[in-house]
Amino acid sequence: MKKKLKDFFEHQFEEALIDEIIDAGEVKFYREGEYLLNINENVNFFPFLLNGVFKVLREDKNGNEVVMYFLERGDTCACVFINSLNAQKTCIRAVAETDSEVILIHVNKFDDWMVKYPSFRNYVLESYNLRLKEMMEAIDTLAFKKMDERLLKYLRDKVQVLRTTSLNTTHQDIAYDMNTSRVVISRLLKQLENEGKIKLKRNNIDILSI
DNA sequence: ACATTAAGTGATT
DNA sequence: AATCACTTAATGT
Repeated sequence: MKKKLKDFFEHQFEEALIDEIIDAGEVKFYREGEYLLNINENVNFFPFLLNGVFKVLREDKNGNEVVMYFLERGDTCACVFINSLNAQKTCIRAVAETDSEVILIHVNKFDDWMVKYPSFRNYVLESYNLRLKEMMEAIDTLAFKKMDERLLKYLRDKVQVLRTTSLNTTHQDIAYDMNTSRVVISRLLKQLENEGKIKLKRNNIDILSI
């Protein structure tokens, strides 16, 4: 396990920091569908994603949800930094999209590492940068794009993070993720199939070229 | 064989 | 683009 973690962090952090991470971190497995973070939860840790995929979404008071972006191997959840530092509650939910492995680190290490390790500072800032970018993309998509373009982005993102062109999902699940109705998704998917871009089966979508 | 769940479709707003 | 109402298809028991 230690070896595995060392290999994982090798090119990212200093030797000393890696040792501290291994020492202070708790490795945890999440089954598909389990929550890494939920809305209105207090968090006192921050996560490193060792492998797997999480989807990060927002939800309104009626339970309508919208997926904002996906987290992959090597990512962390930037939202948590703010939340965990001022002991605020989370404003997002992170759901395991596949079985995943995460290393959790208590926030009391955060200040210390920010000062001690340039690579850590760098990592945190880059994470923010990346998330901010994805956030803006999400806003653009929601505000300016029509449903057909939103669906294409969703499918492309999924193919990218899951590293497969065969998506095991239902039209209803996609509709939930995009906060629209199943009928709309079914029709748009049918259209894509007619254009020869995807192949539809029950509980599965093959992405041919999108 | 029957029930349940997923997907397809016309019509209406 | 959403909703309704209904049909058809696939899958589980």
